[in-house]
Order: sequence, then structure tokens, then C-alpha cells
Amino acid sequence: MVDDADRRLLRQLQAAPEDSVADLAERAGMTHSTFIRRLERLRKAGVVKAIREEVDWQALGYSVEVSLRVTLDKTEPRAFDEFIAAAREVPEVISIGTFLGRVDARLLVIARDLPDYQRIYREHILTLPHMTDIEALMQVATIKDAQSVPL
Amino acid sequence: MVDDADRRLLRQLQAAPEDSVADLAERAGMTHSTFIRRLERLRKAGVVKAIREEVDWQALGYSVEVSLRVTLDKTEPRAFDEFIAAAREVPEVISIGTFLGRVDARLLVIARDLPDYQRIYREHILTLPHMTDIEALMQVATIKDAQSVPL
DNA sequence: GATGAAAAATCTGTGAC
DNA sequence: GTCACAGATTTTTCATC
Repeated sequence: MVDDADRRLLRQLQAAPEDSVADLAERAGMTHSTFIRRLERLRKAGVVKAIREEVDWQALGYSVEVSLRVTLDKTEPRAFDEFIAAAREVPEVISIGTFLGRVDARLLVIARDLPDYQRIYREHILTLPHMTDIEALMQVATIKDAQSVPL
Repeated sequence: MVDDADRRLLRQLQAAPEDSVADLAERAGMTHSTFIRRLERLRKAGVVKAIREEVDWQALGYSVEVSLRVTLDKTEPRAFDEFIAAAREVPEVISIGTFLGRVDARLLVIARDLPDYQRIYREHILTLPHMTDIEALMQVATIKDAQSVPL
């Protein structure tokens, strides 16, 4: 269970993950021992899943971002699993979500430039199995990607 | 500039951000001092933007995820800025991207359950300015969200 | 079973080379 | 880029509520 102290902990952790445990604990109103033990419990329970260092892919030469909506062949029962398994192996596919409705999946693809995207699209996307339709949108900017949960 | 050593550093950092600098440095083939100094430089340059603790919102009671595609009123020059400014203030909107093409923006919204989503949609989404169309897809799962850049 | 305090082990960041 | 050290931080242990 996640109680009120956990929520305070998580709020601080999401707000300033780079700060020391001692500082976070103080702001969450507990000693650092308590903070560490609770955080450990939350990690074990999977509430806190991982640490991530956010890297700016534009600074690393990836200037193109494309959001793809994919529709799959519903006559093939294994279509979903096999499509997902193949898509997650493509390094340039940095995010995959699945949906309920007309569209089955969304892929976020990054590429160095348009020719590079063209190559990735032909070699790694069009070869994914069981697709019946793809719709592409070029992404201009990521405005907010805090992904922090309201607590 | 990002040289070859930086790339090795970033590869290790993305692969295991929770490890100590000493371990990461060893795997990247440099001493920990060098690693720290290079990482500091990359942070200053904005290549490494932030640390994030990934929290499982399902474990915190957010079971509904909806992806919204929004079209804006192109007759209003300030539509874009005002829409974005308003949308980023909604806590349940955890991600915003903007596009080139038919669709102008994509919002990812989380909610505790369907009634909660209904409430957020009516109170916080439908009240956003300058929208001419919204298309919603319910998200079933996030399969891959590594968002790590191929290096 | 959860908390607080303090000691031991580890890690980080800086200065000299 | 390397080495070595001082300071900070994390982690463990033990006593307490």
C-alpha cells in the first residue's frame, strides 16, 4: 500500500530526483533513514520502476521524430505479439504504445535526418510483420514530457 | 562536441543510470574522475538534460491512459501558444507533442478510472482554447518507453 | 513493524601532476 | 587523462517507540 508519507516521498522524488536523499527526506518531513527504507520498499513493489538519465537526442544528431499509427491484421491471432516483439528490437523505435480501437499501436521513431528516416522506414518499419496500415505524423517538438504523476 | 569517449559514457549511462559513477566509468573505459568531468560538461551542454525517477502510475491508482490528437484553429495566430500554455498546466496531461500536418498536437492524459477521465476531459480538456477537433484513443499498454538514443 | 541515531563503508568531486 | 585525498553520501547496525 501507498500511504500518505509515501505520497510525500514520491512528490519530492519526482520534483527533484537529482537532490540528495537527506534533502528530499527533510522536505518530505521524515528522517533520511525512513526515506531510504520507504523508497526501497517502493522500488521492490514496482511503484518506483527505474531511474532514467534523459538524453537530448537532438544534441546527438537525431533531428527527426516521427509518430506512426499502425493498424494490424486482425485475421492473424499472433499479429499483436509478433508485431510488438519485432518493433521493440528496432533501436530507432524509442517508444511503443498499444491501443483499444481503430488504431492498434503507436511507434515513436527517431532519425538523424530525412534520408536517414527514409532508410529506417524502408528497412526496419515496413518490414515489421502483420501491418495493414500505417499513418505518419512528423513531430515538431516535445513540449512537456514530465510524466510525473499527480499526487 | 560529442566525441567517441562521450558516446561510450552515454551508452553506459543510459544502460544503467542507477550504477555508481565508478562502475560506469570502468565500463566506459575511463577513470571515474574523467567520467565525472565529461558528464558535467555534457550536462552543461544540455546533452544530458535531467534525471528522472520513473514512477508506475498504475500502481498509484491511475489505470486509464488516453492519447488525444488535437486540431487547432488556424485562423487564430496565437492558437498554438495559448493552447500549449493552457495544456501544460493540467497535471493529468503528462506529455505534449506538436506536429507538422493535419494534426497539431498530441496529449497523453492519465486518469484514475473512466468517471475520473470523464471529469478531467470535461473540466480540463474541453476547456482548452482554440481547439477545432479532438480524436481520442484509449491506451492499453506502454510496451517500450526506453527513450534511449542509439549511439 | 516502523522509526531515529550513529558508525562504517562507499562514493563523489576537486586539486595537483 | 591519471592519481590521491577530503568531504559528502549512502548503507548498515543497533536501540527505541
